[in-house]
Amino acid sequence: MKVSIPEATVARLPLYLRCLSDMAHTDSACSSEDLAQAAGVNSAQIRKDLSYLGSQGTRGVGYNHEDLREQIRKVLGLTSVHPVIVVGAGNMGAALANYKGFSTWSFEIVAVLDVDEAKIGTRVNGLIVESLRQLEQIVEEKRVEIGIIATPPSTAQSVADRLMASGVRSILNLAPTILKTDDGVSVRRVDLSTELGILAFHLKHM
Amino acid sequence: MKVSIPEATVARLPLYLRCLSDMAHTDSACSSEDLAQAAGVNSAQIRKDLSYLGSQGTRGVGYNHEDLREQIRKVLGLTSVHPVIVVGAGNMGAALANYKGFSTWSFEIVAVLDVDEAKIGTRVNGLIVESLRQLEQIVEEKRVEIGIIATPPSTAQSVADRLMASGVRSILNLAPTILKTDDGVSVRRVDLSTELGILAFHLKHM
DNA sequence: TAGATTGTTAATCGATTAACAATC
DNA sequence: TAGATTGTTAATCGATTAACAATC
Repeated sequence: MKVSIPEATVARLPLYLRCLSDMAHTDSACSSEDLAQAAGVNSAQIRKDLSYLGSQGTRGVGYNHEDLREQIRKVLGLTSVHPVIVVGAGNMGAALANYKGFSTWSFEIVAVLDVDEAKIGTRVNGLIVESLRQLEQIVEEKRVEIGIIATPPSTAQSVADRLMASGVRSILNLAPTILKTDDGVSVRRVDLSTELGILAFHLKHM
Repeated sequence: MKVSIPEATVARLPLYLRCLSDMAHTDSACSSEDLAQAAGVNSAQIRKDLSYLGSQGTRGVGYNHEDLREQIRKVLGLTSVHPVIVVGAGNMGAALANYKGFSTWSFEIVAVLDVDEAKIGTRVNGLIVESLRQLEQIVEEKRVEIGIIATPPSTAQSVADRLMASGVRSILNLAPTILKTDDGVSVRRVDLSTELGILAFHLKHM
């Protein structure tokens, strides 16, 4: 690890990238204030965050739109394709497999797995659903880097264990469970009922 | 607003609630250390967070499992049912409508809307997909408190505007866009490609 | 009483932001 | 040069956690 970027900054970089794409029609120069507006954060925050990437801006002018996007992509590691496996071909799994956004961000879903015999063999967005039994084999053959867990909570941990044992170092957990994971494995948890819980709190207290 | 609970604490309360449910089989006493293990956070954090709820524990013993769950539910406002509307009946919208977890957390999906004539009238988890044109009427009739936006990014802002104009104060945005929202409206954004972007960074830098 | 665990303090850590010199 | 905007400092703010007295 050469540069050390604070976690909070890393979490905002994808947001900036998205905002820059939405602004693509504008001028090639983009000020920290422009980006701040679009992203809904403080402009000092933007400048500080971008300074971690090795400063790119031109005083009095702003940041070059294209260069900045490229720089963020590079730092996030979106310049090479990342093979992704989706475990669980339920509604959520299908939603993921059909989500066009991934490919433009250079994530490629290489397989969708399920335990359910009735689902195996059916097609989800051009991919044939394969048996969960094939997990290890597929991870190896396709050099899977990221595993998305979209199973019921009861099987999430065992899937995570198998992914980790196969060498997967990054997991996106959509099942409403807290996974026990090995050191060095990054996990992101997305739990819609947690989000709704937070909204419910605000309903009451605002 | 009587008590002021830090945002970071609020965001952890749903997690604690989930962990307590998973631990339901255990003793009625639950120490901050037990909960810390389950939730993957520091035990001092747990005690501090719980102290905001008005302290509940018994020194030397721990927290009463049931009382604690009830207390968290109350603070989050999960003691009454919250009517939720889902806009967008694509894969993501369908995944939401089918998600059983909501009801146990006292969120009730009262309608699923879409613009697509082909989808209107079809059934998603017992609910008939209705026309987006009905949004205002349904929000009023069903006293909708929370709107979930699961549309393509291009229509997300206009849906948000209409929800806010109809009096909806809480929005969960699943579309990959940054919404401009009025003061006093709480928005939670869930963006899977952002999550993957963060994971990609860790792949490179760990 | 002895052992355990809370509730709270105070120290630490990290993240945000106002302010401004540097400079295009 | 005058105007604009960066890059960075230093102040502020909020969140985390070790430590321990209180007390069951």
